[in-house]
Order: sequence, then structure tokens, then C-alpha cells
Amino acid sequence: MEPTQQQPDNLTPSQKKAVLHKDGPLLVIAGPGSGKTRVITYRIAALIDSGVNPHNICAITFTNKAADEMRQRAFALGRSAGTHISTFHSLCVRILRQYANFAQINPNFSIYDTTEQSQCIKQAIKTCELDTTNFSPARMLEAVSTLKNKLITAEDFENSSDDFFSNTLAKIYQHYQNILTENNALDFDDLLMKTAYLLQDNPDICQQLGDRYKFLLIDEYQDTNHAQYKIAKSIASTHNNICVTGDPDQSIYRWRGADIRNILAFETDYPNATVVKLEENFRSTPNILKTADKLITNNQNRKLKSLIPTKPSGEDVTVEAFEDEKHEALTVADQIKDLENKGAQLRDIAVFYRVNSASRVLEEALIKNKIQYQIVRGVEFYSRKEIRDLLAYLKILVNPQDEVAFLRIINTPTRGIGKTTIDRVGAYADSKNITFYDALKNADKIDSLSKAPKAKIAVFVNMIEQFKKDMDSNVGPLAEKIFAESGLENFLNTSKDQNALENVNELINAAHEYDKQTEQPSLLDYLQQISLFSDTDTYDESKGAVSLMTLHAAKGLEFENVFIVGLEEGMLPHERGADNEEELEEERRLFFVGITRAKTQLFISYAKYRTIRGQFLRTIPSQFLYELGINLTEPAKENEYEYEQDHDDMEFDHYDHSSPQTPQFSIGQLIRHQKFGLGRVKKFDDMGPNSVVEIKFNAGQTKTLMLKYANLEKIE
DNA sequence: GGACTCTTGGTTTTT
DNA sequence: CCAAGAGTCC
Repeated sequence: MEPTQQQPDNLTPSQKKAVLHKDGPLLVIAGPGSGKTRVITYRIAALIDSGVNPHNICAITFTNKAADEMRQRAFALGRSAGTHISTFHSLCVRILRQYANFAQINPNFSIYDTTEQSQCIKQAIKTCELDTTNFSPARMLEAVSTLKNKLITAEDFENSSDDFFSNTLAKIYQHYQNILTENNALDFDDLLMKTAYLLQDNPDICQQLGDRYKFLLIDEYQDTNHAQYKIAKSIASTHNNICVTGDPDQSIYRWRGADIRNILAFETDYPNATVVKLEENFRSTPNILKTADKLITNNQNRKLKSLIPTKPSGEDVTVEAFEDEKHEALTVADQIKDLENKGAQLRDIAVFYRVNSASRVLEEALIKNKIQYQIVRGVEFYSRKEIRDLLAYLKILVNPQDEVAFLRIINTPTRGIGKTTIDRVGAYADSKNITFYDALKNADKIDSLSKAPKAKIAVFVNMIEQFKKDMDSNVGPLAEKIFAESGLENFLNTSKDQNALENVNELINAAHEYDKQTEQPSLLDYLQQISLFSDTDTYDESKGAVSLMTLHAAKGLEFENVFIVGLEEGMLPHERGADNEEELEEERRLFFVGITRAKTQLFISYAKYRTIRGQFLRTIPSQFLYELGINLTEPAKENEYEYEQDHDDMEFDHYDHSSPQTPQFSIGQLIRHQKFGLGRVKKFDDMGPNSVVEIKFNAGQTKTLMLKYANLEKIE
């Protein structure tokens, strides 16, 4: 360790103030690139230096990746051992496992992610005999999640609901919760909600945790939700040694329940709080910061904060217009090559986009140009079928109540146990009020089953029981054994799915790695940990590759050169966020986060046409570009573009069949209205002279107009 | 019971 | 355009 790092001498006065603050609540409002993470790490070190036992410090980060990094940095300062550094979710798993009996749960619980949640909610909707078109699983799940984040239980909600929709939702919520309980499973939101209630209902546990974690540090506090807020408050209630850091301008998780008021009201919550503002930016050039500032000042609902540059001025921020997404992607690839020729490292380059699906065209362009890249959270590793299958085998050993896991593997690979058999076993389990696995064990007593399926079930049960004997061995060898003996390996070998085989190998390697790195490896701990792991956490900065990721995944990172693509209405801001001002502001913050990741060069672009769900559509430049003061009637830079072969078949003749009296409009057609300006057709009811069009205008409002009076001008 | 094709519908971000 | 579910055939 370099001795200079031991003392925080090279800190600014404000940074120093935050680092050396000792007792009581501390709020650090830190702009992008202000050295916030560094401040937290130094603060951990300073606390330890002042005599605090590392064991008594708990730092909470937003992602596992951030936790890892912080652990490494603290380790580099030589003072990390024993400090608890993790995400809220990991901390909750730990607490729930320790106090399981107080939380009235079984400590062997499975953690259900979106896929498994979705199966449970579908089952719940079915049990309520409702139609999934009116009560879509995704919608219901979102609604339940919102309730849980606000710590509203199914019972609470049922008591307060008084209209048809809420009543129905309350029923679904209750059923969904029952299903989870039967499976001994918790979803992500349960981890938080159960912990929050555990602490609320048990002051003595609060006290114990307060004694254990005498100093609580929370990063990215602007993105905490109500449940997390309550948990933090409970743990800190005995000592009030709570230090939170964040930037209200970087709050981008409202949709997940994040409540920006948590940080805005910190001073009211903790009246004796010390407040430190870090406004100096050590990351970006003044040009980049000017761009960021110009954008974010359009948000009405914010606290004023400056971005004070400390770097010498650099290159201009570029905004370019391209013909379509292919043209955009190919040019990004070209520009990356240019940067490389000028000496830039691929690892210092990143491309950000709003939606995951935008990565494909970029990948194609990079492959074409033989540029190495890594996608941060593309198709998630742990959500791949083969990975989930193998994990399901492991899960049922720990938690035999996990019916979702059983249903996944009972016939994977196929072993002749089909839907009918499964339904009959399920019915038997329900009638006897036993678990699915217990029903399988007693299959020979199920009258509705004939001999063949009974035998097949017996073989399956026997196999599982064999696996169970090795449950306490290390995770790596166990995973290997199960992969081989369950028939999964054979199945993948015969189907020649090379990718799947590689993925499983990677999982097995990771399991071995877990055994090596963990003090007390256990299957339960392993499974609960990887449930909380996301692909964002696998981003490897040492790889010599360009990073591709969504704007959300970019949070907390920084790169020398940043490309942000797709600055179009509907993309950024995303169409689902354009309707109300609050969501629009969040989209703006998202763009702000993207801009402020760039250290030296920033390339912003949009495409004039984009293929959306298979349709080649004219786009409208993002309103955010106007806000940056870029005059788009004459785009900053027009690009020459030679159409490639496959553009020939693009169809522009959707509306060529129009009758002379009433023109036809296709969905997505861009139009101009004399009064309302540019807009896009959302709906078109062809009723001859009485045709009606619904148009979403660029200014935000949606209008339904009679075609014959509207006098619309089509724009190509 | 299982593999296959066809249709339909839904579209963001993630611990 | 893509994924999930329904329907069809062996």
C-alpha cells in the first residue's frame, strides 16, 4: 500500500469534512464525478483509525459489483477486514436467515426472481378465475411489487381497497403470497418487506443490529425505496450514526419504488444532520459538464447544485444525425476505430442505449469491424434455461417445498413424466394438503396414476434422494455430479448445444470458485447469494473490450469515451415515460447520468429512421436535444450514407392504396398538424369520410381527430 | 406424452 | 420483431 494513501491529505476541504465526520447523521450530496466512492472508502478507514471496530461498520451499496469494488478499495487501505459491505438485499437475506423464527419463515427459503414470480402470479390469477388479458401477470406483479415496497401487506391492502380493481388485486396479492409461502419462497420485495417488519415488530432485534452495526453508511441513497428507508432507520435508531450519500439528479429507479424524497427530506428526518456538498467534478471536461448542466436545469423538481469543473477544457461534445440505426451503429464502430488509432484503449470506450434490444444492431456492427466488446447485462446469465435447470436441481435439495423448481426439472431432461401425470400428482398433493414432493414420494398411493408413470416417478424420487446425501459437500463437486447424473449433460450433448454446455461449465467453475473463496461454503448460502447476483455485476473493466450497456447499468461507472445512441422521442425519453412530467424528468436524469459518465469525449447521436418491432419508422429527434440548444432543423452534422443491399426492400408504400377522398394512415406515420405540430399516428380507424386518427404529438398531448377536418400533412 | 407449427399479443429500466 | 401459448399431429 502506498503510504500516501493512508492519510487522506489529498482530499478537498469538503471531502475531508465528510471523511472525518464522526458521530451522528451525515448527508453527503455528491454530484457526478465528485469522488464520492473515494470519500466513503476513506471514511471507513478513518472510522477504523479512530478506534471503531471494523466489525461494527456496515456499508450498503446499490449493486454487488459496487460492494466488491468498495471491499477491494478498503482492503487496499489495509483496513477492511470484518466490515460488512453489501447491498440491501444481501443484508436482508443475512438478517432473515439469522432471525428466521422471529420473521416466521423457514431459513432455507428460495429467492424467486422475475421468471419464478411470473409463474406464481399466473397461478394466483388462475386461482381467482380471472382473465389474464384484463389482469396481465406483468401488471399485477408490478402492482404487488409497488405495494410491497411501500410495506403494504396483502391484509392491509385488502382492508383498504374499495373498488373492483383494488379488490381483485387484493385477492391476487393474497393468493400470490400464499403460493410463495407454500413454496417456502421469498421474492426480492419480500426480502425487504419481511426485514422491515421484523425490525419494526422486534425492538430487541433492532437493538442487537444497532449494536452490531454501530456505523451505517449508505451509498446511492437517492434510489432507496420506502422499505429500505425503514430498514436503515431501524438499524440506526439506537445510535443515529447514519451516513448517506447520493445525488438527487441521478435518481433513476422511481419505477422500482425509489423515493427521491428519502434523500430530499434527510435533514428533516435527522434534524441534527451534518450536510456536506461535493460539487467539484474530477471526472469530465468542462464541455461535457456544460452539456450535462444545460440538460438537467430543465428539471423543475430538483435542488440546485452546480457542477464545478476541475479539468482543463477538452473536445467538443458531438451530436450527429444518422439515416437509420444501422448507419448509426456502423459509424459508432468507425469512430471507435478512429479512437483506437489515436491510442485509446477499448476498455475506455462505452456505448449506452435506453433499451436492451438496442444492443443487437451495435453488436453486429462491432463484429463486422472485428472490435472486441462485452455486453453488460444482455441476456442474463442466470436466466438461461440450462442454468436455471441445473440450479433448480440444487434448490430442491435445500428447499423441498419449492414446487416451482420441481416443475422445472421433473421432466427436464424428458423422462416421460408429462402434463397429465403432473396434474394428477398436483391434485393429490392439494387434496391431502401435502407438498408436491411428498406427493411424488407417495406416488404409488395415487389411484389416478397407472403403473408406468408411477415407476418413472419412483426413479426420479430415488435420484433426488441420492443427490440429497451429498448436500453437505462442496457446491462445485455437487453441481458437477448432478449435471452428469441427472441426464442434463447427456441431453445437452446430444442436442449439440455448445453454448449451453459452455454456460453450464461456467456455472460449475463459478461454484468451485465460491467454495474456494467462502469461509463456510454451504449450498443454501450459495443459492441465496447467486439469486441476488445480476449480470451487471460481471462487468470486467480489465477486459480489452468496448462496453455496451443500458443507461441504467451505466450508473456508477466512468469511461474516457462515451457514445449515447438513439436520442429520439420514444426511445429517450422512452414512450412510457413521456406522458407525465415526473417520469419525463426521470428520463432526463437518465440521460444526465449517461452524459456524466464521460471523462474526455462524448458522442451523442440519433437515427432519422429506426426499425421498431419490425417496422421501419421515421423518428422525431429527442426533445432533450432541443434542450441542449442544438438546432435540429439543420442537424449538427449530417452524414453521407450509402444504402446497403437490404435496404432495397424497405416498404414505404403502406399508404399507397389510399382512396382519393380519404388518405390512409399507418400506425407510426409521422405527421404535421398546423396547430399542434409534429406527431405520430397511434391509431387509425378507417371509416371512409368519417375516419378518425389518434395522434400523439411531440409536445406531449394525445389527440383524437376527425381526419377530414384535421388537415394533416404526412412527413416521410 | 411429446415434438412441432401457427397465432397472438406485447412492447423499459433491475435488486 | 420476438416470445409464449394454443393447437396439431405422430
